[in-house]
Amino acid sequence: MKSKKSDTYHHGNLKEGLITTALEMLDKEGLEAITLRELASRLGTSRSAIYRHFKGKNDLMRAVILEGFMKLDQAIAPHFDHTEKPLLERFHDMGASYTAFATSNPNLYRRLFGPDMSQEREEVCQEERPDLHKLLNNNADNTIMEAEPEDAFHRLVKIIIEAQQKGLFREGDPVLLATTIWSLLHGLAMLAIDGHLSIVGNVEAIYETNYKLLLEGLAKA
Amino acid sequence: MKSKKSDTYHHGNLKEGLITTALEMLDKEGLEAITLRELASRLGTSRSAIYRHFKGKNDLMRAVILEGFMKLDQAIAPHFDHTEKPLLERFHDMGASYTAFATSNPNLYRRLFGPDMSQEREEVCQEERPDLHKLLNNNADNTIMEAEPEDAFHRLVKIIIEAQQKGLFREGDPVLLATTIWSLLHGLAMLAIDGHLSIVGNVEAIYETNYKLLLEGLAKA
DNA sequence: GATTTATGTTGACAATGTTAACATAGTGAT
DNA sequence: ATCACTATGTTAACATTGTCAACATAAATC
Repeated sequence: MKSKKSDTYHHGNLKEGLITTALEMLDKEGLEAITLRELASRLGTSRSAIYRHFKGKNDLMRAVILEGFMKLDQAIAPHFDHTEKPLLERFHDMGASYTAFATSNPNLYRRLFGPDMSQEREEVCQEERPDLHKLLNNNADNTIMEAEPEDAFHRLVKIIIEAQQKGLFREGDPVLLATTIWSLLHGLAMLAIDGHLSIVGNVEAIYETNYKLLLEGLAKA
Repeated sequence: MKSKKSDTYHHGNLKEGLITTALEMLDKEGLEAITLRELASRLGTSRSAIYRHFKGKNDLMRAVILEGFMKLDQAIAPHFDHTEKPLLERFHDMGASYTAFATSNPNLYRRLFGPDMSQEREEVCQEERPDLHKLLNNNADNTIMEAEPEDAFHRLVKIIIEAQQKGLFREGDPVLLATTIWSLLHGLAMLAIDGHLSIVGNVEAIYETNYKLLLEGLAKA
């Protein structure tokens, strides 16, 4: 099987075309717009050609999701790598970029962390992102739970550990702390995406409130 | 039209039956299990009978969602009404019961705050829950956004205002604070529901971490 | 009792995911 | 180069689902 690139088979490499087109449709037209016939039509192939590359629609969507995770990673990674910036600033910007990615790509984000791909996700993670398991196992003794091995989550845990070592964050299981932070980010992202915060424009303002409250706490006046 | 109860029409009141059966199916078998033909079959009617009571499947689902909101409200309301308990304890239990409801009724909760019903939701809220708008307009001057008028959110805002008056919570727009809290609750609920926290059993423990961090803050060791 | 309205039934249709049977184009062995 | 083989693409058909039109019946109203 010619796998990667630059082969003009019958149609060129249809597999990549299917994934990227589906990703585009998901982004711009929503999930329900993705239909196998429409996909095939746009790529100039027949409806059933997809089954030579994927087991079915679910399998294709799984590949799309995987591609989406790479996009998310690319959007957030820079804010971890700017090591010249202060740690807290990187921490802040990481969350801001995460929220921004979600609101900029609502349909994609909803699928990334949606329920439909739960089984597929496990396979994917086992295959593609096994490294976090090692990291988590290192402090797995006092860790109540294991978070899902997303790359973003991986880095979040690392940043928390670093902040704890510098005395910036309180002590405690970094995975638990990361889960709290992720909950806050994911919750705001989902509420904003799904239209439950009337006035969508000010998600950034809400994020700043969330960030402040997370760091300084709600109690006391 | 005989509206409410105890009339044995052709089939008894089918409208209620459709809603409750669909709610049951949603809860126990998931969203994709709800099909009009299956629904009709279980109720002993014909596939198309539904169109005498609802405009279509969306309209039915909208009614199911409305019923679900009432269930959510019933699950949480007691924790607001126990005024003999300390305020902070009520606040804590409110969040715990919210999370518990979500994890106990994952399919329902996912639909309650899912994207599909966004248009329908607005109608519903305008019709059924107009009171929060008044409350929000009272302090709408410095309020950046207006939250969605859920009853639960309504009460959350009230409890925050009360806590601020007693000097328990820091000052600030109570709607913004409520949004932060809701983000945290919703995020944890969704992550847990959709299987992104490997080990589903300990959601309560994570909630306690979230609660503590929200109140006391992440900064400082 | 006749008319009107509310409710239920049957048959059909379009859209969609999927599969089977067939067709074609590249690949590799001899 | 020939021939078998595999990868890829096409066509036709099927089952499921939501929806609607036409028809049928029970209840209500006068």
